[in-house]
Amino acid sequence: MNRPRGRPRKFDVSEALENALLVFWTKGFAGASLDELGDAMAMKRPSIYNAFGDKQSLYRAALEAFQARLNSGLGSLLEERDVKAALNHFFTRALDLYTSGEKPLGCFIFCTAPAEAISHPDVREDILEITTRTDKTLKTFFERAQKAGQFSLDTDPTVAAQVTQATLHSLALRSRAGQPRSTLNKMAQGAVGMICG
Amino acid sequence: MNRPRGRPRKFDVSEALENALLVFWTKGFAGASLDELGDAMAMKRPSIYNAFGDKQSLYRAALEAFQARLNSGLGSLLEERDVKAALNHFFTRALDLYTSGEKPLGCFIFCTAPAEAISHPDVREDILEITTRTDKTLKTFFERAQKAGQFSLDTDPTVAAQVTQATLHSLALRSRAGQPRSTLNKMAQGAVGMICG
DNA sequence: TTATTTTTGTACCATCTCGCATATAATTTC
DNA sequence: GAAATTATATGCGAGATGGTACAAAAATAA
Repeated sequence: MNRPRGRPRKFDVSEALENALLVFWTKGFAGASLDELGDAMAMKRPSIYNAFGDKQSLYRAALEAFQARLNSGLGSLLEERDVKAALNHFFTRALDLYTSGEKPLGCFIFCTAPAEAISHPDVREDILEITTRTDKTLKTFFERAQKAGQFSLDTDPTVAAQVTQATLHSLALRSRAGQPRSTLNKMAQGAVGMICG
Repeated sequence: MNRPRGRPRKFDVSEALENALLVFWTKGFAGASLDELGDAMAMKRPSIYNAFGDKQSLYRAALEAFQARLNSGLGSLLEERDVKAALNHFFTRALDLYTSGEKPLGCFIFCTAPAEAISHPDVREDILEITTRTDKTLKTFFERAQKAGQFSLDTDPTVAAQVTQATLHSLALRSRAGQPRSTLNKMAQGAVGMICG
């Protein structure tokens, strides 16, 4: 038989995780209670523990799910021809995510995880790893663009990558703070202009 | 008489606030309990309420105190002659604050307040106000530099200001994530180079 | 059917949460 | 010295907190 052995699950794992993510995204880790999470996931606490472990494990699983969404944008970025168009595309994708929903929530990772970074070293490591890997991916992107003659050799790819992610970090915070999308769009465009000279 | 009327306070207001700030800085708003705060401030809960109001008021007071520290760096920045030196000075000051203490805590404002921004609109407004004003201050700085012939007229001062603060935001997050000071220094230097062309 | 396995739901635990009501202490003003 | 004013300390209280023990339920395997 294909089906697992015991009583079948009443919930869809990725759907439940998505609902938990939304609660954490809104209230942060410490601000979200297991009851709220359980309501949103349509699961009782014991089921949550059985499926995801404790609160921190659930939060880290949500972090990973969100990161996957952001990374899908990064992936398509590397395929684009023009550097400016690629970066603009990337920031637009990110802003779509950051300002989706009626109230813009900003970036789940960069707006809620840092608060927990000191109390929960694993979460701090998660942030560090995500940031470091994003730097590397962007650096590779700029290096390739240089080899293809589409990006100035005068600019250090490492710096370009860091400033690109710095722009992302700022958009993350600014969108949660409530800056209008028009302002954020302009800022992204201006940053692209500065990075590409 | 110079002295106030009733029983004198046992604590120093700004010192108590400083100690509360340190707890919030480490644990965030939701992660810090009034008991922890009371212990750090050497005050019982009723005294805290009497002096600072409820937990949120205390947190916002801490936000303001931290902002004042950051702003003192911004003030001295405007007096500097060379633009690059001024920006480097500014980032160095910020990083000193972000990496002070044995464990670097990053930026109190940009690493802990965003998590609360949705649940507490007043905090969201605080972040928005701080960000907007910093943009304005930096913009004025670049405009003056342009008039003094120390900054390229080809660069939009608004964009320069936004990218400068974006760098600050990124340093705030990266330092809390645990990136080494050397990396942060290099990034700040690289960003200055990019902003000033 | 019966045994086995896994999920679910109820109920519970000990602890902590914020905020306040009340009583006491310390100081100034009269 | 007495009255007024302000701060501190004790301790309550109603509820929420994260986490778990246990029994009932729902499926498969034999």
